[in-house]
Amino acid sequence: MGEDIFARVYALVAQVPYGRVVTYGQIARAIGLERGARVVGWAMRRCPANLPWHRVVNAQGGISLHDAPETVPLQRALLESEGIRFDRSGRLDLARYRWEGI
DNA sequence: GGGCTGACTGACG
DNA sequence: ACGTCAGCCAGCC
Repeated sequence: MGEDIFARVYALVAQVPYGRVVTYGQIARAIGLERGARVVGWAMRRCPANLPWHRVVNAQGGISLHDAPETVPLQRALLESEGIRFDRSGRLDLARYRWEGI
């Protein structure tokens, strides 16, 4: 049952297109948890490797801290390889890259 | 059942 | 613009 939430999170993440991003809160709202952004973060800790996990960012357009330190630069590198640009403070422009398809 | 923990967020100072 | 704070809620003791 509780795994339904995880499954729904992963199903949404799987749909995010190349070169676009979504936020934790955005996913939470899409699965009916208006303020469940942290739960989405919890689910993303165990995100299956075959999903585009790097396309999930925080509400400020920044990359949130992960378990492994290397994961943050890796996520940024993956996004940059898809044409996404970061500003000096390490944030991307959500108005430009956010995917609204969920 | 009760308390703690986050890959969060919006509000404040 | 940056650091803090208090809510948030499923999962895990």
